[in-house]
Amino acid sequence: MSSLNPAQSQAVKHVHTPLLVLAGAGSGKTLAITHKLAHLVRSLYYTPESIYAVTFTNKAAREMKERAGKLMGEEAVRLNVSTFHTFGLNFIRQEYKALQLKRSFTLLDEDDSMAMLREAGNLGQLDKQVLFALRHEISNWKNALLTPEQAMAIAKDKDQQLAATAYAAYERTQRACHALDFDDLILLPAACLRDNLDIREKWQDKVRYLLIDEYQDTNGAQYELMKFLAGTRAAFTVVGDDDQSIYAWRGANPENLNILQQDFPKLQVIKLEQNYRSFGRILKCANTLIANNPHLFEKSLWSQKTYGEPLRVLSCKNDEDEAERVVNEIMMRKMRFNLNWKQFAILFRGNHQARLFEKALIEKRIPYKLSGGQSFFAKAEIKDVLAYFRLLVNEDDDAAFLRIVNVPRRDIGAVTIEKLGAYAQRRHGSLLPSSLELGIESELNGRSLTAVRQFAELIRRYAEQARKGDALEAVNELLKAIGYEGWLYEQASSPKVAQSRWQNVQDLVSWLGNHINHPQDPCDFEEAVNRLLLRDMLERSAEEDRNADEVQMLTLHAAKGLEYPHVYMVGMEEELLPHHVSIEEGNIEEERRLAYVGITRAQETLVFSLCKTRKRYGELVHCEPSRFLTELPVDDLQWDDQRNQSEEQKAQVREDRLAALKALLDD
DNA sequence: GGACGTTATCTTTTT
DNA sequence: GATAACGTCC
Repeated sequence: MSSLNPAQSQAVKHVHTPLLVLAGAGSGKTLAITHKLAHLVRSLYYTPESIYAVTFTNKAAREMKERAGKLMGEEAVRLNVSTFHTFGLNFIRQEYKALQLKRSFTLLDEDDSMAMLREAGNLGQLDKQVLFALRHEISNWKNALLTPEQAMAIAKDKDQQLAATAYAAYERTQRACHALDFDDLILLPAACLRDNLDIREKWQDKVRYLLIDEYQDTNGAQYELMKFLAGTRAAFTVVGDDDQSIYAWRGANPENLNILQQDFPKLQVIKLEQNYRSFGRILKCANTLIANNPHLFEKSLWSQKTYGEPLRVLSCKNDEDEAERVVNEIMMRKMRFNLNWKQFAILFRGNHQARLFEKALIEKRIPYKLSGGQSFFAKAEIKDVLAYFRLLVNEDDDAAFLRIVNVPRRDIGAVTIEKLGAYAQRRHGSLLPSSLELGIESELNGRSLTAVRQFAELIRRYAEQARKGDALEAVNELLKAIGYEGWLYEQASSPKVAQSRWQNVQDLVSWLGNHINHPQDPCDFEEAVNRLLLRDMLERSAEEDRNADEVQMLTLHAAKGLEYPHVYMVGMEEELLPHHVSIEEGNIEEERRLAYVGITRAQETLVFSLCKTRKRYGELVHCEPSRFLTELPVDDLQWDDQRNQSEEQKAQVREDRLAALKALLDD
């Protein structure tokens, strides 16, 4: 406890009334939370099982567990540390009966959910963007804990009524398939606690103390869930920073910081304002920038660290030039100061920006890691195999059934599926079991019937093996039985493409295996699949080599919560940061917070880069410097325009590069 | 039903 | 410039 400053220590010890900790960037928030966990157990004799800590990312949850473990040892594993969604999943697995669900249900990711909505609402021809807006609207209703009926009742116009109708159809289909989307993982527990006094009392008794991290990112349903868990005892601490709210576009409601004060009048507010991360000048620039935003709570970050060098701004001719210069800079700095690659991070607004930097890094043989999570799960081969997993776990998962019933080709066409679907609907059953019923025999012709039944029997056979025997073996044998590798080669334009796709499938299977046989935390097949769908495994394996010495490349969104000695924020241009869509929507404040998050990642040096021209959608466009650069104090920026370099400077740069290259060769 | 060519459309992405 | 959705042809 001696390692804490007065504000941190106050935040740790305060337990008698609800507490809001306003934790500025780099203010030792995780340190305070983990000390609080230890304090509750060691000094106040809470059992670890009765403490629930909730985060937003798997990564944050894992880090919290790890750091709590270092502080309090063995007992830390008994703490309930999880993401909101994992908490919800565990809750539903315990209370599935009250929710009228089967024990085995499946999770839909964003794409699955969209596909189900299109199917359920008969929206086949609807434009993708309109469908997206519709899905968003449904999400909003779910986040407000509204049923389709309630949504219909408050619908203001014809469009909303149509949306509510689609919501109703979507929910019916979900029920029929025992499929939950990400929203349901929050919505169902919240509604369950609201509607069942006995369950509410049971959980309020279980949850003796509640901690919530990144509270500014909570949405309406998450807030309701939190309130029901906290109950009247209201033993909780929430930690947040309104300046780092960058997920409003995704339903997060930073107003929850304000509402808290109204809902809990006894709320105590503690501010953590000392920054332990960044050199003074970097912090000053961050403060100057964010001062342009309105604030819910005033706070001012300060640092005892040295002031540091001016922040440099690399003004480049074009985007290729930008990548080359940034990579050269990194290379030279590494050699000159004998640093590690992993001390450098390149931050950008959009994933597409990574391309050129990747190219430049590969050219120079510099190791790097690109954090881009979801593209892996968007790949068709991964979605196919996941659909097989889902169907093995839950044979009522019609969405998964439809996706793979003819993949690889089994000559099961639309007509057959339609007949089967109509039959299943009449019988109020799902597709796979329906195809094995006697009644279906009169509906389908012999060939179609055989094809569908063979498929259904195949799934049942391997599902049984997965349940009773070795799940990993079952999965591998299933993939062999359906000839998936061969199918990939058949489908792909070149063997190379097929090879990489098959590699993706193998990665997926090995992640599944790692999880099932995890040394500390083994689980059954069903849970492994669910964790896979909650994206928990990719990160886990990525984290295993987090000690690898690689330059880090990530989006500004992904960078939140992380820190690096040397940060390069690239593409500091109007239309990119702030993004043109945000400019059009007048949503500059969130973009400014995004820039703020980027700046506050830097510990020692920070370099911005921008271009005069850039290729966008294949066309060369002129770029203006980001307004955020002009909002920073002029004296702290050092503009470094390539065109203004003297011959002497250019010679120096060439010499430096040569030296760096030589050093690299020696390495 | 599937392969292939043409044409609009472009964020960020914890789960 | 890449992709996905759409239309056309076999």
